[in-house]
Amino acid sequence: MADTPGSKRATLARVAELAGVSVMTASYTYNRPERVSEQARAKVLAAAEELGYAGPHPSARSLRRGSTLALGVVLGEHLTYAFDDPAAVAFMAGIAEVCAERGFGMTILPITGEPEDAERIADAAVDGFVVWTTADDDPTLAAVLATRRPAVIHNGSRVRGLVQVSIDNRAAARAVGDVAFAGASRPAVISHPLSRERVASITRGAELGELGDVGFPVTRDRLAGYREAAEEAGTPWSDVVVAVCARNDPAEAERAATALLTSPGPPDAIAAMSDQMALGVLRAADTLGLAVPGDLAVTGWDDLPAAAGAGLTTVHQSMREQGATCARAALGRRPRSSTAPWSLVTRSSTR
Amino acid sequence: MADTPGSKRATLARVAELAGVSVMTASYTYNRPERVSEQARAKVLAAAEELGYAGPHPSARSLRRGSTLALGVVLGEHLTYAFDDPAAVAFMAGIAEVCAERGFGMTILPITGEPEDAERIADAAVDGFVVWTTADDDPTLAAVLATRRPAVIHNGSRVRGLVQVSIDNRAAARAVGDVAFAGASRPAVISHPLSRERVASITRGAELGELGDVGFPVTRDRLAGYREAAEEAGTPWSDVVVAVCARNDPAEAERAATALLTSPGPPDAIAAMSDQMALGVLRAADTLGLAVPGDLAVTGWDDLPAAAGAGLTTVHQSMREQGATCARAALGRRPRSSTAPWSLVTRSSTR
DNA sequence: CTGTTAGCGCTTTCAT
DNA sequence: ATGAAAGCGCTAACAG
Repeated sequence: MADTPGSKRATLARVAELAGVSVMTASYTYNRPERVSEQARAKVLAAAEELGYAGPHPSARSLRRGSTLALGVVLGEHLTYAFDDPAAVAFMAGIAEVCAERGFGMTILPITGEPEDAERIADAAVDGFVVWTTADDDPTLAAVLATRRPAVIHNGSRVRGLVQVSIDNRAAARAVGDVAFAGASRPAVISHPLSRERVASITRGAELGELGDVGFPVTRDRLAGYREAAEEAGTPWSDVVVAVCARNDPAEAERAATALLTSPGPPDAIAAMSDQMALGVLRAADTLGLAVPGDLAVTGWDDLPAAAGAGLTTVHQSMREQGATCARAALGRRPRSSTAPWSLVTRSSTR
Repeated sequence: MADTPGSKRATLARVAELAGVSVMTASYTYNRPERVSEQARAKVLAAAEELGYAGPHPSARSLRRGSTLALGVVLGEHLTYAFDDPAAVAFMAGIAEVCAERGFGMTILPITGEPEDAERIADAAVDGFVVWTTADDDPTLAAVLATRRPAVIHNGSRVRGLVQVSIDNRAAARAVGDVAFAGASRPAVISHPLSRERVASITRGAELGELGDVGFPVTRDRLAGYREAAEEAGTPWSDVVVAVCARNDPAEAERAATALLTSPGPPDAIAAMSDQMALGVLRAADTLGLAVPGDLAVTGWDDLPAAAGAGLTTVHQSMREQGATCARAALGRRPRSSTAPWSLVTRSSTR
């Protein structure tokens, strides 16, 4: 049989030898069957069967062909979070769609936060990369760039000539912030992490200064937009309370919102950077018996299916479409940046 | 600069040449820095920089090394569905966890339903496969087997000596069915598809006969368990209404349930093969003004987070853990089948 | 239709 | 510490 302990892995050469044909005839049997006689074909197949030959070796093929037919996906510090976050999942679905269309595999790279991450990225058998939202100083980003393979970053920074796909986060934040903070006298923000350390905190705009220290470009841009909105509504940025959540998770946001709402001078409007977090805020308001939007206006971001059910005013964007756009760009010869569409969805959670 | 149009992709040989050292010194610079003098190292790195050399070619390395450090994941007929189904997402998260731990990439293979699927599986640069629930006659399964690489199938059939990971679906269906159908006189089932064609239909147990035609082993086993439960509760299987949904989706299940519940002699108990579908059933009952469990008992499967909120009696299982188990098995030398745990969670949707 | 030659880019011996 | 040879397994390019 095929897999007897002593036998090496079968190769095309051995198959050809056993079949009594040249290696090329054997190769053609697999790659261009039409160029091989029925006879030769049968002999090769029989030999393959006997040796337990499973077909051409993928890595050898890739080497020869010069491409791997796989797209790499880099998901930030914690691989598994990606599957827990609905927005990330939608994004990956978009990538998957394009990959399937083009017959590409989609290789999700293991990111653990350890230094080996960089090596693994360098050694990944992929033709290009899509990088999910990250901070400017993410070593992962540097590693991707160092491969010199086509790479597209989603929601990254505008600097450095990186190719990227993103919406205009500042403008969207300004728009949703205007609605969130309309008629409010104590606006607050629930924010994604400011840096890769992902520390949770409750601060005021004053401490965030010019936002230059905010490592995540998305977060920085959104804060800038909210800031404009708050100032437009009459509250100086320095007075705006900003609660930073370490994770994009309703439970954590609920705790943060509860803390804000039970403090002296509680907010009467909260703009959250995701629907996930906004849903947590709504839960907190409900528990505390606050009327939305009467006592508290709330906005989210993403327009997840759950947002409609909750009557949440939010920023609509299609993560799935953005994922697809990233994938298409990364699979192109010369990827180009692009700006994705968004829209404001006004529902019953705002005044 | 590096990427001038005329220049070929830099190789280690060219770097070595420019650095004035042998190829091996250049190679060691990347792989065993400790065996290279500081001097040589510097020259090599400088040459690499100048040529825009991005490091060793991954496919060439894989070829040499004999392994790809990536695990393949085959997700059934429609790649993108996988990201829409919470159970599938949890399963993938489990795989991702193990891959990250071991420094493996996770390559999701594009499955479109076309014949090329098989070629792509054969050509995937992965060391092993995990196959998500599928039918016995899925060509994809055959393709995976043909690679002779380690493969583990989740929720597959017990035949053919395939390595697989699964819970005891028959026993679990029997258990949840016993609760669902307790005190019911007209039990019904909402089922996953019976075959890869995924045709939706409403039939009775009578037409399903001995279940031998049911292509999906999971579905077959669960039907067998429900059947026992129905008979135990006093209804012959031939009278049990079985609504087959094409997709695992609340909306479709809601329509099916509405059809059943508005027909003459409507069911007074519905066992659904997933929480997703059970949630659709609950919605239908709510719309029709039926009391649960008074007028209608409902059970689901999976114990998704949403099941607890809905008070749904269901079968608890950890898809995440099962994904991890599959991955660990597939990355092992000699994968072995294993049976995963499950438990019955009784809530308020049953009598 | 079949075969020969020449690598794809790298790293494992085994010297020196 | 460095290098020469050999070959991982395959296929494009060109004969015949």
